[in-house]
Amino acid sequence: MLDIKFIRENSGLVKDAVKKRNLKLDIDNIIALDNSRRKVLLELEGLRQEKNKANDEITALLKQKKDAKERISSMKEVSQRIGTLEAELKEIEPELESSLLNVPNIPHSSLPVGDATKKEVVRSWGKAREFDFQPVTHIELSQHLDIIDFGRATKITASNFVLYKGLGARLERALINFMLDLHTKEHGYTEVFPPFLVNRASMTATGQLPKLEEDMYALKDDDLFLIPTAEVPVTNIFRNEVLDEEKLPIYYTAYTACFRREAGSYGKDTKGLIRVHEFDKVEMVKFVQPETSYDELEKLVANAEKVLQLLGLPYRVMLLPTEDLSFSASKCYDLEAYAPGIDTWLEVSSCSNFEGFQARRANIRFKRKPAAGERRPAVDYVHTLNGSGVALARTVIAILENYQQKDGSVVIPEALRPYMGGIERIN
RNA sequence: GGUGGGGUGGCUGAGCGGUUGAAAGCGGCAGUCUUGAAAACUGUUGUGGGCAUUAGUCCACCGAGAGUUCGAAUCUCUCCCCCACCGCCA
Repeated sequence: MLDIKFIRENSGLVKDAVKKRNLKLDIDNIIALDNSRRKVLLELEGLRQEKNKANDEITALLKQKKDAKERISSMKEVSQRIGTLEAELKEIEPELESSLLNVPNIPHSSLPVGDATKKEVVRSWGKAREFDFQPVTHIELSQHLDIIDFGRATKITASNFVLYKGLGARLERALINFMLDLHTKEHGYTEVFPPFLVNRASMTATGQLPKLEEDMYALKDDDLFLIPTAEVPVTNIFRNEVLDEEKLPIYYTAYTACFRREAGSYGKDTKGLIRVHEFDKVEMVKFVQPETSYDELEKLVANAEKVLQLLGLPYRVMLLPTEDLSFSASKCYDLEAYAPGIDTWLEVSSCSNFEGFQARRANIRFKRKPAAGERRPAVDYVHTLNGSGVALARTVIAILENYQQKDGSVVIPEALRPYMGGIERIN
């Protein structure tokens, strides 16, 4: 959420941001709503002041055992007018509030303007392997090795769910442990294990709601949602809190399953593990001082890259253009790992800086140490960031397809072997 | 799921229709004292919003929302949450 004051004073900038995202939003209407809100407030607060003064007088009269009837009846009219104005406010404020919730974050000025074709390769790592045979897809590999059962997963749940089996299940668990260990031991993150169900307030705070409700799995009898990413519960850890500046920056990492309905993307990438409704992911979330957030973003990307480097998977870092940027983000890098079997670059991580956008929605602030001469500490919104470190299903694709051998077996990347009980190969 | 008890400022905890934005204590900050620290003493110490933006001034907020009243932290209703015990259960 953007600050209404900011929108009022920088309407040009905000309109430009909306345009760069190729969205249609009536910013002038929001400013008009704010104007009428303030106009009502002006009269209302004047009348309330009058009321408060009259109350004091009535109290004084009653104390002196004098007659206050006249004063009391004169206030009835004022009270009624106050009631009318309050009713007007109750019309305006929710409308303004919901309009504000639909204004996206402002893209950072460093982003290329335009659609997906403007996506920029920032850097690449690793070389695509040269095969002396025709590489096959992860679907064929996993069937042959009997490590993923897509058919029975459909029977149990629905299409695009996954049943890992044997060393496939072991590989999934190994990846999760490997990533969590890396981020906690090498990158300074604290591990958390949050709930996989969250309430509406949490979903709104990180920006999934109200816009993306149809993309979420929701429970029928409770106003709860299955999380689409650990970003939601982890960022909400500090909702409505004021943090001490000395505690910043806070780095959390979490493994969770992620649930996405993927409404509207039917027909796209429906084969195998590319786009599934439930997948595992290790996420990194940061709460930082505003002045440091762009440095923190670069470090976050490096932390995610390290995972792919240790797994020996060739990848490229992409800077997302304005139209590809998610609603809450101001800058975002995607990591794409190459999968030779399906010959595709797979998005396995998204690392974003949200600046104060989520912090304002979630009301996450911190107390700055008072500068010399200042008596009181200033209270400010933190900046939040998060990035996948990394998403599993697609990483499994990349591992299977990059490490496949001519005989159909798959070599386990060295970094994972300690987590696979020393196993070096699936066959 | 059932029964009972609660939700007041950073914390503990008074108030239960009329100078109560809220006693008291603790904590925090600043100062006095001290070589320094502690103790003691003094002062100060919530958030959001409107107008003005230098000073300031006004409004709102005692879990959330609605109601009664000239006036609500205080009375009524609805909801949410917490605690205890019972039931069920990995």
